[in-house]
Amino acid sequence: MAPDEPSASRLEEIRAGRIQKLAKLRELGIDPYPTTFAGREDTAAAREKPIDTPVRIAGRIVLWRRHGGSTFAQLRDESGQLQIQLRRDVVGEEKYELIKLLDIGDFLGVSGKLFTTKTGELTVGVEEFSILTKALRPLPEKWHGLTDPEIIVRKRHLAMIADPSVAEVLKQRAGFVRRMRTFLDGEGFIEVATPVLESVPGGADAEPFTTHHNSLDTDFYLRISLELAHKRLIVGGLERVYEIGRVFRNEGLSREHLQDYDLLEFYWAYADLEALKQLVQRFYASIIEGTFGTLKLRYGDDELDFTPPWPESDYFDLFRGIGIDLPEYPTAEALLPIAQKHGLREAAPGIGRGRLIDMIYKKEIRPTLIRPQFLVGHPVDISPLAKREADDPSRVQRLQVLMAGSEVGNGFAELNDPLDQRERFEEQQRLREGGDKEAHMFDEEFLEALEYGMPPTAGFGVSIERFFMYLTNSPSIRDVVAFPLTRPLE
RNA sequence: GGGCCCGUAGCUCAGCGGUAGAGCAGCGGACUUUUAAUCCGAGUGUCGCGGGUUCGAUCCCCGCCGGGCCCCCCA
Repeated sequence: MAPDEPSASRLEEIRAGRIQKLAKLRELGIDPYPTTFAGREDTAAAREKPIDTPVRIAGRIVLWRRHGGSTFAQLRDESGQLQIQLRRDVVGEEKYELIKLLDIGDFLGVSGKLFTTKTGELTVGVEEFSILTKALRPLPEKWHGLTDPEIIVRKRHLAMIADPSVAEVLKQRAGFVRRMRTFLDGEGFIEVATPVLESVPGGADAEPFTTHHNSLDTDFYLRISLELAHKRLIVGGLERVYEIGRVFRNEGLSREHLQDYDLLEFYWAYADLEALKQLVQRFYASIIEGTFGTLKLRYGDDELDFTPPWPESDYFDLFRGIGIDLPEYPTAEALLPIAQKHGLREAAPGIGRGRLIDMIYKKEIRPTLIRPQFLVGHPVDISPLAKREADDPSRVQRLQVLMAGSEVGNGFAELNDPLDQRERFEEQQRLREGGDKEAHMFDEEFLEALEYGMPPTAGFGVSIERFFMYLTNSPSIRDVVAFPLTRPLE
């Protein structure tokens, strides 16, 4: 850059300097972006070898310490990092001068023998080295790293470099999901794939996203759950199915809500709620212990012990515990003043009884359910797809898994009475017409399928990110997602 | 949508009416076992954006943009 030009930003100067180094490397006949570094081992493997053993490692330079004729650096790869030492008297004057063309952030491949410095750090005494990739931008500061939450989310690659634990959570998640599959496969479930684009999104209380298909010139919704498609597969004769699939809900952002997330759902023919309870406890024990090595975890100040059998809370009992006997309020009109008394500003005439119950539950009851437990015996009003209890048609055969005041699992005996299901849809339809955007849409195709007969079936679903956030003691659900949604810049 | 807070160098942060500072990184130099290496030297900015008040605004006021936390809500 000409000296008389107005000064560019600091970043531009640094970048320009690195591009110059790049050009010098090329002048010297060195390719700054070679295709490979054959025969390398990872730094974790190299660490296991005895002193004096030749090793060959590659990684990103994350720290330099230059002392004249001797230079120390830390090379980081996915497995960890290892110190290297470059010495003028070992690599030769000419090659030693090349380090002036290297920067923190560049990738380097080295070979040499392991030794221990006098302060005890295992180090590769480099005999040969070559640049593997030149970086043009400077890395975040070595001591504090990145703290700006916006940059951490928007530039996740940078956050991962500045703090390798960001990547650790993503790797741990991979193991967690793999164990889900392993467990369900072992129980005889088969993994299925169902459509993301739907004409009628169903299976959950949520507002959908819309999109458009050009050649059909038709609007579609992005799915909000996997449920109805899976039940149609059960109608079709499959008896144990599961899917880990992305769903999309057009709702707010918060520390425990995303707009798109992975839902696990499974459906199990000829199983009842009791069988489902047993399976869910074994399933959770398997994936939690397999991933974290223990069933006793901590979220914030809360102790979470997933050792079966879990305690059970009854939905109606919990309401009695806060002085509300639900059967005494059989209609929305009767319940509305109670909801308003509990400070629910959203509670207004026209809102259905189920929604009011759910609002009171979420405000007053759910936050108190800390230790892992089942919540059972939900009112039918909030469970339009679940089978009624045989001896009390106002309640359904349902279970939710609760912990730390949050829902981390939901299952029920699936409603397979097509006429009852039709009435439930009609009720949901009325609620939608009354302005409840989250009420279920009427799905005639699903009803038709049910009319061919669905065997008794238990189903279960859990939001992987939500669950994993709590298991990893992450303050925000965004911490367990690689690239959470952000508002576009400009 | 409501309340509170934040936005200054590539990064981490000071400064808060008189036209901007430190550490790290970068640049030049010394140094052949360092550990946030050390030492010497020079440089580094649309102080988020736009208005207003003022002789003068990074600082005070208003608006906007982006972000965070809390409340509300969907898992």
